[in-house]
Amino acid sequence: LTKVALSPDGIFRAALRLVDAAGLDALTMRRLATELGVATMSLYSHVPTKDDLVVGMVDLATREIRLPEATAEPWEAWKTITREFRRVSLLHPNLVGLIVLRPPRGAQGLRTLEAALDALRRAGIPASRAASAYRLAASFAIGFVTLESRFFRPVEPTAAADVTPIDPSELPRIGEVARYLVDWDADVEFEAGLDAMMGVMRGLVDGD
Amino acid sequence: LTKVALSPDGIFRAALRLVDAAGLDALTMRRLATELGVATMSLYSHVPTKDDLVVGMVDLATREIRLPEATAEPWEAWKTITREFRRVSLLHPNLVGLIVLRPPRGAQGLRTLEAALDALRRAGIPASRAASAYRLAASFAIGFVTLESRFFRPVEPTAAADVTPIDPSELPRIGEVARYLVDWDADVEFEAGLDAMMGVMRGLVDGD
DNA sequence: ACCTGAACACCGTTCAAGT
DNA sequence: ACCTGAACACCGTTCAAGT
Repeated sequence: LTKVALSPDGIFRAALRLVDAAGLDALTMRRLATELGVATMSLYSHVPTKDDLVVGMVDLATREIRLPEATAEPWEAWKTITREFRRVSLLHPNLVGLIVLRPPRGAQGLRTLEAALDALRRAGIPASRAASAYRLAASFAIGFVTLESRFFRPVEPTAAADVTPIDPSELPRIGEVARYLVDWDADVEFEAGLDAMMGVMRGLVDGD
Repeated sequence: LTKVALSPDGIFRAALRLVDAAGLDALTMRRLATELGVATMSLYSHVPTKDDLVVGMVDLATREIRLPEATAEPWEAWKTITREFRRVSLLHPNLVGLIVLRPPRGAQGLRTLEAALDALRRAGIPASRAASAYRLAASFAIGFVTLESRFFRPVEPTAAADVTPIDPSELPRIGEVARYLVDWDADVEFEAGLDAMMGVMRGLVDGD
């Protein structure tokens, strides 16, 4: 239906649109080809396999991350990178699983890692501890986005497998905080988390 | 080949074994049935759909999480829960994506959430802030395990899609800390992360 | 109630043929 | 070089038939 000249990037873009609209399961070579108004096998002139298609699609999505100037104040630079990671991830909630599980091996992933390490190093964290600091901060960012993305995806029907439902009276703590589990401000908590992680990482600066 | 009386739990167990050994993609109704020495359709006498099979398999895996006594010292209880989450997740690296992306709606998931909230509440965090504290700590745990699980899964071949390889000289920071990115002690960093999160959460206690 | 084989509507991908 | 339809080896699942 879109009917433009085929190209890897155009195919990745269409795949991304399809996954955003209908979920990862909806991405099939046949359906994507139909969406593009071409024969299924035409896609293989531009993309070697479906796995490569998925990788290319994820790369396209993450390429939207905008990195800060190399001269930006270090902690603010690190925050910007982390905010951008969250922003772009949540533009494509159905891709979050793929994004967080894949090591950053593409060009954009490496550049993002480089920028994050540069910020931490410029902030005064020695090389011997920068990787640890990065992993701590990245753990928070990845986990937060993963948690948050659950709210952006449809609730699956409860499995028939879980046959022994639990009595709510056995879950008093959940009852006590239920409203705070459902209603919460993700933006505020993410910023609070950024500040908390920064506080921890500041303890790793220099001659500590 | 195993050939025991079929049951939902037996099927979940076999599915888990298959996924651990050969990856998520290897889990097909046909292959699982072959593994169990029965006809494909026999599985459907015990499991309504493949999606339910996957949910049941994940539940079986997470049911191995051992929760602390309700009387344990609160911060230690919270650490125990988080350590158990990590331990059990990494027993099944191929399931990590499913575990972290699925909200805890099964009985075991709810009991784990209850135990974590109970620990934080007993540690003195008021109900109005316990959910936020939980999400902060859970973000760290989920993100850390996600990061770590990357090291347990096979490296996919680099996509042909990523055609513009990057010049290593553009990545001086990565070069600088490369050995610390490759060689690191996950146990030590996880414990350090637990302590860091505990420090942050202590700031949320009571009349703050 | 549990198990089975055939069949149906899908997949990704190979191949030979076209332009 | 790019596109195509037929075909192959798979999927999950429905159905009718067995015990």
